[in-house]
Amino acid sequence: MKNLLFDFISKYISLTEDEKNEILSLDVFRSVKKGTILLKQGQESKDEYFVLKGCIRKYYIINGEEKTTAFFTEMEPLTPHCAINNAPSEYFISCVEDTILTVANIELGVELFNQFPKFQIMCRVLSEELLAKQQINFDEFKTSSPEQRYLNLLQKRPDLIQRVPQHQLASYLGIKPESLSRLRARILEKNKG
Amino acid sequence: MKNLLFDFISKYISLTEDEKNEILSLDVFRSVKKGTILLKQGQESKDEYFVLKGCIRKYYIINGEEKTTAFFTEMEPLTPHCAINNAPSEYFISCVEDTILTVANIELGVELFNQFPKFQIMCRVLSEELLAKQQINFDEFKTSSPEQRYLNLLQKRPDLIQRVPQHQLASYLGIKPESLSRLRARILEKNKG
DNA sequence: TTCATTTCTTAACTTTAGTCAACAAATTTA
DNA sequence: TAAATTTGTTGACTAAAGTTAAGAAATGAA
Repeated sequence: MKNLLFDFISKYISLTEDEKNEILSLDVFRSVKKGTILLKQGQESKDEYFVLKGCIRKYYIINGEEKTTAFFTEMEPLTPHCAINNAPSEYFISCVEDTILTVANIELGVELFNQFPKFQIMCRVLSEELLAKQQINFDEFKTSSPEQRYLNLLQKRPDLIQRVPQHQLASYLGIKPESLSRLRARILEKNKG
Repeated sequence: MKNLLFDFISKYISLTEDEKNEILSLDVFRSVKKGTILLKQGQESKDEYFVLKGCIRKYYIINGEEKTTAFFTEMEPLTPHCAINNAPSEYFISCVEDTILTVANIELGVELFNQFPKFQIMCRVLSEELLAKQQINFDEFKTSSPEQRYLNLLQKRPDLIQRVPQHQLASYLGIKPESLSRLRARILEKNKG
């Protein structure tokens, strides 16, 4: 697990052994069971997550209905909104599978920045990248139909379709579970006829 | 215009006079006429923008149709995807109104980081904030209907509805211009009956 | 294994968005 | 100002998503 983390970091900055040890001393690795809720709506938390293995999901409960809006899998970081704006969380985060992740307090991060300025660089570059990626994703979502979005997902993250329940995928695609079911039947029909 | 920029920056870091002068020496202020295209699809550019006054819009041309996916108004920064990933731009950026903005080369930014590490801090905090905001926006988009999205926009950015042509707003809301027109008529009807 | 629960599909029906076309209104520009 | 272009509305029709309900299939727990 250490290596997964350090390989990821090495894409942005190079670390000395001392720096690696410093990170390890923070004891950030966590192993969590499928179904575990990491963050609840209304809760205040300063924790940031980085998925090493497994899958976590972000969801809202709106009028009693679960609305899943994001999944985070291997090598994806997640800084919840509430950790940044000091307000109660608008959403839940839970584990879709047994998951190994790092959990780090955001304030701890600030200390690290003071001690090792290169972490600051990594975090800047990383969030700029994530922001740009996120914008492209959003653009694709806006400019395509539910069916196109599903086909697109099939291309880009075929693993997700396997590992995640369909009714959760539905709201991720911005539609109802029944619609996703029909849309899939429609596609199969097309590929047959 | 200087003051608008420095007021914005002061929300993140405090600048000495020397630092302010350093920024001014970069000569980043631009005044652009309505309709000007700042970035074209296919073009490679390292420029980042920050809108001081006016409005710029990001759009794709897909099957000959313009698809507007974002607007940037007063005090909003935009780093195009192409400036980060060294690839030709997927989209256009043009001015919806006569606009005053700063244009800065992303490589120039890196130099500034070396000279004044606090800029690095500002950029990290800023992109983390933007990313979190963007995610919330995306979540709202996914979990609501076109009508709700329009009403939501009416609440949150009533100015946009005034200053931007409706057919551009339509794709921003993920629908066709005719649908936006009907949806608006529907809402008016409801508020009457 | 059996029962309970969760997840997925299907059907009938309603509502809304997409498409195409015509035209009205507003804006630009010659 | 007049003509041309852009922008917005409306109508008729098609296609797809939302809603409600029933039941089948898969999964998890006792």
